[in-house]
Amino acid sequence: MSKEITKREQDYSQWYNDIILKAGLADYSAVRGCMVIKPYGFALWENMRDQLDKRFKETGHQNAYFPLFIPKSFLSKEAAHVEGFAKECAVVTHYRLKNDPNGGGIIVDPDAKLEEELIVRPTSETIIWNTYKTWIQSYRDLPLLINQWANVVRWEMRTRLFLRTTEFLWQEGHTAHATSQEAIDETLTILDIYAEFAEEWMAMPVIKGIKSVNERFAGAVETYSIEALMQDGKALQSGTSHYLGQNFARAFDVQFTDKENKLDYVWASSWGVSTRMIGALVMAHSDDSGLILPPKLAPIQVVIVPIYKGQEQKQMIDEKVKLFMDDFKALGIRVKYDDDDNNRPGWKFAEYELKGVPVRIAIGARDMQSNIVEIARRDTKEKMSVSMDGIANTVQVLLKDIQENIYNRAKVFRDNNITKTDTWKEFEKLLDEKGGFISAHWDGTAETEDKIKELTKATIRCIPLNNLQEEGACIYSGKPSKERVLFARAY
RNA sequence: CGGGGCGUAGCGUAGCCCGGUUAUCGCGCCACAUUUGGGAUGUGGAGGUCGCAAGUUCGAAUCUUGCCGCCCCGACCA
Repeated sequence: MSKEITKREQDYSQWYNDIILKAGLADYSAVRGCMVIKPYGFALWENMRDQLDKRFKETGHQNAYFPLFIPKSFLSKEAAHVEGFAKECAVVTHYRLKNDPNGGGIIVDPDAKLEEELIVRPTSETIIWNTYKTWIQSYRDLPLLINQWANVVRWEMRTRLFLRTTEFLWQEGHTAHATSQEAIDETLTILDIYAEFAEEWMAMPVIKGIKSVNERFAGAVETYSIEALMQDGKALQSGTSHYLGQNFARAFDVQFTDKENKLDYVWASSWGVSTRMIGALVMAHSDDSGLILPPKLAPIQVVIVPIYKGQEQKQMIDEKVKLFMDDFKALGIRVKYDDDDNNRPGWKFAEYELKGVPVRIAIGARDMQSNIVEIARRDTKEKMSVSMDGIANTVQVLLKDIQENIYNRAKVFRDNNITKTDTWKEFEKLLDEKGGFISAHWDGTAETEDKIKELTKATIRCIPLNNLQEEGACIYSGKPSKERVLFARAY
């Protein structure tokens, strides 16, 4: 990669970090690689969580909770799984501290060594499948559709706010089924929920697809993902849904008796999305003034800023706003009245732009006579004067429009950044100069994918579902190919 | 773990190359006043082991050595 690209990446990284810090989503923490999610960021996460949780429940899933610690031996029961995660596990070896007899504070008590080390879960397949063994005997126990909201730890070498932190919050679903087809259907049902959530709630267009073998989840038969495109032209895997076949059932000996009284291993899926989606949101929509949040997820959808001279005017405005607030709340709109006297209006305008609040209403003394307020929308920064009558309804329509607009904007950007190419030279050039997804033929081998990654840093993001079948030649090896796949540099 | 950059008040920084009074400036903070339609203004005030340690020197933010930490890039990865 050239210096310029490195520089561009660096600038983009700093822009990204800046927005997160200034918008008050998160902070760096005392623990390297970990992150403090601040109340505003967490409120955003809660909104995401609530919507996903609702959809999971609508599709028959239940929440449960499994331990944070996994006995080391569990991890090694599924060969591919342990290989995938072994390099990034935090390990608990002792259970006690004591005062250093040689002085100098507190030390790990060498006598308190655990007989078997505990792994801090990087994902919960193993502990959950160990449990499922005791829950499943008959086809009557199936399907088992469980989800858990939890934190996991993956000791990555390099971290990045929200996108890759040592500890992160996520949801992980783990299901067991009587047939292979049922498990595949489940995997795809969830993929659809993720895609629908990304597009309708996050206003972020995604491509559903199948992962290549190289990118497959450790222990899965097939991995599906939703892939989004960020504003710097890099792809972001925003959610994964895995068809596990009978891999974990075999590893943990989970068998059931079917209707014909035959014993078989159960079929499984697992799937998850994480706080990484907040990172996706930041990179998909923000501009130089800060965050732009989709109205459906914004913790604050509307902020009202009073403009006044003296307490008398303030009181008049307060009274009027009180009426507005009731109207907004009646429509289920999340509204905040910022009448904090410590900051001036201009300061507040800038602050809520940073925070990505979709709609801002400024109301001043002179508006009281004219019955008109100024509304500003965050996505276009456009301002308009509207009547106070039916303001809540006006804003409701506007919120909907903003939601659509930022989706469309992101979609136009995404679509303009999917480029087809059939020559290697152009492939390299596109990656360096334009970025985005590159639709190209691939011979289907892991060797070619590895080689392409080595040469360009681009990986196969996915083989899109319902992909058009067309004859072609592999961009790198020239060998025959039946379909195009999507390459990109990725987070 | 490799490459690059950096560490001076809560935040951002100047000074360092070329050692020398009381360490610069902006934001923020406190008090009062005037202000309030796009990050207010004035006056006064508080705030510092110059990342840590050792060394050189009459004298170190500045030079030397070691260590620690952070950010960016790479390997790893959701």
